[in-house]
Amino acid sequence: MNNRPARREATHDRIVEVAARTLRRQGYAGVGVADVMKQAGLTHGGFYAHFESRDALLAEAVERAGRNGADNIGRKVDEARARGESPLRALVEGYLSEAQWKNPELGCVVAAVGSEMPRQTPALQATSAERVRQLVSTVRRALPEGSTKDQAMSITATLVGAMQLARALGVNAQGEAMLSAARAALLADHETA
Amino acid sequence: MNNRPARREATHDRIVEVAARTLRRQGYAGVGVADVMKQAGLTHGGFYAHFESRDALLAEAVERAGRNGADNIGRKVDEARARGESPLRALVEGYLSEAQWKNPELGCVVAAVGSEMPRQTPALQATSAERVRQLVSTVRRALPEGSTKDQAMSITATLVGAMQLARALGVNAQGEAMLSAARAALLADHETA
DNA sequence: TGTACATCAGTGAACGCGCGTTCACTGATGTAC
DNA sequence: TGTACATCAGTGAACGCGCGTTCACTGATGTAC
Repeated sequence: MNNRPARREATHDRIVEVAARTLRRQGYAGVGVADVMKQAGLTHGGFYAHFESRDALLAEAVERAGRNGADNIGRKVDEARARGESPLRALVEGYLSEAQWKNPELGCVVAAVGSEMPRQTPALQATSAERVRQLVSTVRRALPEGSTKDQAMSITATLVGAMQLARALGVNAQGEAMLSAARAALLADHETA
Repeated sequence: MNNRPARREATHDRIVEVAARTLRRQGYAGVGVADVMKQAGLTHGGFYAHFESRDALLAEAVERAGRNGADNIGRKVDEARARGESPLRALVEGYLSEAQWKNPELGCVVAAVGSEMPRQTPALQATSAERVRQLVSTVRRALPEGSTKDQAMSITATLVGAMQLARALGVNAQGEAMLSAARAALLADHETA
């Protein structure tokens, strides 16, 4: 049996996964070919057997990071709904959690690199914009039926902005205050107890 | 009369101003010593007569960009208040305007480079965090008396997030929709007509 | 089942380029007398 | 008021380093017979 394609694919996958985490921790500019390959347990020379260029890796990394993050949140929302709990609360508390605040490499790629998106190559901009649309649609799925896309967009903006500002303020009381202020505002609006 | 100190200071100022615009258009990594000096009409060799390092320039640029942006918005808010109009409306419409959307180099530095702030050197992080606090306090000044700091923080998050997502979505109908959704949400909350 | 050959994922040295930084020098501007 | 000298903002060549990219090669894995 020929294992070569599978092994090759597994290696490719490992590189993309490393890049997807590095992207969220260090930004686009922080994703270096040699560094990513090393973290994946390889030497940098083999890189171009897997990707046409560094930009091609970045495109795959953005998509992977987006799926990782959205899956994560989407799952929490679905679980809450299944348990009869508020999906919006699950979204807000999941997205603005301490874990995501302190570990950007495991969180939402839009919050992690949002301000850098407009400065990438056109192809990367398109891939990145798609992640934004996908985040909005994940948020929308957590809202009560009949909610508008506009509501989903403004809630998404608050989530992304709050996480970013909390990180910019630092892992301290100020960042914490930003997170809890945003949580309170988002949950107060839609509370119809 | 000795004009040398004044001339020197004017040059320094010009370099910082160029850097403050470049920072907002291209991000931290986009601010290159040679490029900034060239835009300021100088050669790169003289740079270190003005700044100890590239990082020192970045620190001044963040501060300058922050003041430029905040002054801009703060002035609009004050003018609206003086005319008896809603300061909050002036804030929201000023911050989320088409002009700021399309010209990041003239807008808010927090929206322009927010996601890169946590990745800078400690000194730059501190300077950047200060800009966030200052933005929150500018927002707070636009709110009705008795408003809490938490309200100011969540509104700031929405403003920053919406501008960033609008830019990430592109200068097109999608970006426009993001801006107007956020405008509507922010103004609806506080409308007590 | 065993042997010779072909394939190809991964290696590691080398390259070229951009960029931050350094430094000896220049020439215009101000000072001393 | 004019001349010689000192100062210093700005010049431009050169450096070292990091990083994306290339390429000849290796050695393990699979195929043919």
